[in-house]
Amino acid sequence: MTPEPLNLPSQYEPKDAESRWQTLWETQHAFRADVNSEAPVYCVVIPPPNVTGSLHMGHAFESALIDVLVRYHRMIGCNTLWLPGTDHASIAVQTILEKELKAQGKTRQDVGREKFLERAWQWKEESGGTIVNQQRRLGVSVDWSRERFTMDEGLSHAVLTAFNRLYEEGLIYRGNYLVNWCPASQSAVSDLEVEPKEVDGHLWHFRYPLTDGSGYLEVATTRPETMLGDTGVAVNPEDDRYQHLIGQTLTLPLVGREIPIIADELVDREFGTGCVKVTPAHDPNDFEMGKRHNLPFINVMNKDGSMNENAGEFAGLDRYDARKAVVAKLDEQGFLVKIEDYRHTVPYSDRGKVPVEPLISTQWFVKIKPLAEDTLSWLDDRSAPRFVPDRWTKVYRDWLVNLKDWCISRQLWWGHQIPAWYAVSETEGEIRDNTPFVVAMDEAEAQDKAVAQFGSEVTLVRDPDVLDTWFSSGLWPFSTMGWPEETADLSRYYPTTTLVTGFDIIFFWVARMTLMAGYFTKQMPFKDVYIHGLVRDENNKKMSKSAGNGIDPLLLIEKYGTDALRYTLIKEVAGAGQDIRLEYDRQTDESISVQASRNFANKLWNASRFVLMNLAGENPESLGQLSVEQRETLDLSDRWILSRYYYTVQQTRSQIETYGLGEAAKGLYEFIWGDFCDWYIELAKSRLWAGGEEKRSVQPILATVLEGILKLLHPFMPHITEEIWHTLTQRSDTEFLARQAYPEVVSEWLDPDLEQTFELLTNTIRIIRNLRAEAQVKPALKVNAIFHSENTQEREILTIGSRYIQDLAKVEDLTIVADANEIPQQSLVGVTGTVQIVLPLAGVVDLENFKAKLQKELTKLDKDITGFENRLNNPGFVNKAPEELIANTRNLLAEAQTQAAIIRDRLQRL
RNA sequence: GGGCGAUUAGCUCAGUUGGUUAGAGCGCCUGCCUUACAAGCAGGAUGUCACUGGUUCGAGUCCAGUAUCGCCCACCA
Repeated sequence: MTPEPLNLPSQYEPKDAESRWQTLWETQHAFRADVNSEAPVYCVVIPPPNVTGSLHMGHAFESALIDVLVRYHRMIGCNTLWLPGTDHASIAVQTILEKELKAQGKTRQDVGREKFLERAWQWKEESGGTIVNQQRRLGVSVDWSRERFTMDEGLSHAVLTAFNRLYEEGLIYRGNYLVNWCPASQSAVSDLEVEPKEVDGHLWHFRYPLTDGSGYLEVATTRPETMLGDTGVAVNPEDDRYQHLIGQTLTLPLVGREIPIIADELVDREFGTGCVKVTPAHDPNDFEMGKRHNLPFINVMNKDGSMNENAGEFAGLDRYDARKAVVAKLDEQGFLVKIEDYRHTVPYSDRGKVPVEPLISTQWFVKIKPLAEDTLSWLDDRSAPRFVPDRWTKVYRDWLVNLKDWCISRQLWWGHQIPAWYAVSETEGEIRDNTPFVVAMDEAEAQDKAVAQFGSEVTLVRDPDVLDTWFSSGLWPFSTMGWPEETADLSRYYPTTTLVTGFDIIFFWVARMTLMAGYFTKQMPFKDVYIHGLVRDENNKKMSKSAGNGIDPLLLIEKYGTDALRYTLIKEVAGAGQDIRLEYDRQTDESISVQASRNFANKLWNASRFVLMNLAGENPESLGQLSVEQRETLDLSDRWILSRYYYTVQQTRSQIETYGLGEAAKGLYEFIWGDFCDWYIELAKSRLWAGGEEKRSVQPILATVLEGILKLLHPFMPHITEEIWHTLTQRSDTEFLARQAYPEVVSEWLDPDLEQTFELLTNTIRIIRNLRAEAQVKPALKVNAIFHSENTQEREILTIGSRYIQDLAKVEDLTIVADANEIPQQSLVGVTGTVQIVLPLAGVVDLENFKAKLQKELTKLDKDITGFENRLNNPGFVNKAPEELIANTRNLLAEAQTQAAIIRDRLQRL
């Protein structure tokens, strides 16, 4: 039950209202998309949060942006679907679970794959619910009936299908290459999961002796332990110093291997000695050089980061212990030249937080080039997808151009297991690099395929590895809708309309989706990609877990309400895609900017309370629709607020359509607080107090505009608007503002001339208030005022608006004159337009002070006048500027001159 | 090394295709418990638009350069 208007508390309590509407929206299926609706489609798939995660400010921000777009489109009549779900986050989950096991002194191998996965699923059920329930508290208008998880049955089927098809068409291959190896998670990771970090390290210089004993070459390295795998030393082919040595050999210290001196363009002559040791199995550049020059690839490291048997006496040592030992030994044997301090970048594993080791291993890869070429042609030929803001197009494009093959296998258990079965019976029962395999949809199919190939005696073992999480995320826009089945949802809602995400995952996710979608669906998965910025903390720092400077959205929601937080985040968005900053006090957990939004919500609440108190039980419907025909019969202030209202409708719609969400939010704030509350409600009061016909004439306007405001604001502040709307319209709890039609522009109500006219009145009121404050007139005391203008039109406006002036400026007697002689000598004066506003109050004010103020005003006017005159006397301006501007400037000059004359005159008389 | 973004009031930021007198919120100062709201109302003060040139009748806005801060990408051992 919504409370009776008169019983509404004077402070809005978000907590109760928010959870009540969240529950009702969900239980009444307010956001369930109707696949049979023929209306134009608006569809967004949620960027699926990590099941391990809890809600952070980035989620709150992103969800708020999406929800505005989604709620808006639902209200303008689109067949709207916002599809929710979560991502299985293979490395993140696995890391957590292994930590848990480690605490019990166990490893995953101890418990076995089956038990491990059982625990993982159990954990997902517990933890996955957390973030989903936190999302609910944001008031997201998603269709929960369509919620998906990247590892649920349908999506897993999609992954299997995608893998099989890519494999069959030669776009997935298995091969032995140098990959980024994370020794912490003991898995390969993709290039994207590596982040370079600046560290203070050393540069070790070593001497490698020429085999013929004729001398040495000096090389430098940041990773001495890799020298055990050196199979060459490279110099630049143009380098005169070493040209004669190319083709000769060196004897690798400690190891005794004879290695060639090769020439390669990659070598920078200027750096160090111009000689580079080449370790093809442990460095990406060296890998390339090794291939170019047919050097041996000697892997000296195990998968846990320790040295292997190829490291000879160093075998078994951890890579960093081996580093020390190798240096010591080289020093001992006289090969160490020097050690320099050296600051350089080291690739770190994103998840494992340790340096990655480039390591040769057999992994699965997606051949990117054919996919990228297709996606690029979508971009270049059809500008699809469209990025907002546009500048991200270039970033996206550059990345597609420079893509390398994508390593998709991970040596983990939690995830989609790779659908490849090895005929281990062909290789003595184990999976080796050369073990033949079949790729299939399931074990039975694999068995059939294998038997056909290797005979009925074949023994199969499934590849233990799982796929990169982003492989399944890449299918998200269509796998969630039932692909590869041709479902009704897929044909109705795919491709989706807009993807909203942060720039940091353009590569991770956006590009992977366009690659996959282009291939599997022959379409781009979304029309627009709206890239938003980051939420920064009060010190303008990026919020991150490791820095511990996150601001908990739930804390702010508790304190100020979801609507206030959402509104704050959206209002901060400038243009599109700029980072936003959130004010926050860590001592008190208070945020000044969220508080300001809470105040705005409360303002709306009280304005509504005022309207409701004065509707005498009527509602917008019973009071009747306003028709354009009755416009001329309305009060000036009524026509003004309606013009302002429809202008706001027009502006808000167009700003949302162009992703100007921040501007739209701020525009509504100004209209609601400034125009509606500060002016219109104040003007309406005396008519309401008058009762009878006057009261009845203002009620429909109040009701109509308030309802319109609730609709306009609903996408931004869904809960409070839903709450007030029910009280205002007295509708049942099964109808929702969220499903009402968004206001449309009725251009007949727009009246710019009237708005300008009105400004003369509001300025007049302001000036009187100002003069009263100047004279320190008690607020309750009424004063008399005289208005002088030689302009007939201005006098007419003042006459029509005299009641407003009396009400809002506390004026008793009001006289409008055309003759300046009727103005008393000693009086306070202000000017707007060419109206002289006179308060005969000279006795009570400090005249010297007042004179100084007028003098200041005059000085400014004179400066303006000079500026206008200079402009108008400039032949360049008069000849080239648009006529309208020139005319306008003339008017301004005339007005400024009149105003100056009035003030000058007054100064003389005082 | 390449690319991108930012620089406007004490703070956080707006300022559309160049057009008059540069705005808002917060904070600050003054006065108000005015029958919607003190989470409020009314009024007020505050700017070498980072710097230097250029284009133009006219530049916060366009161009070139400089400086500072931030971000992304990159194979200098």
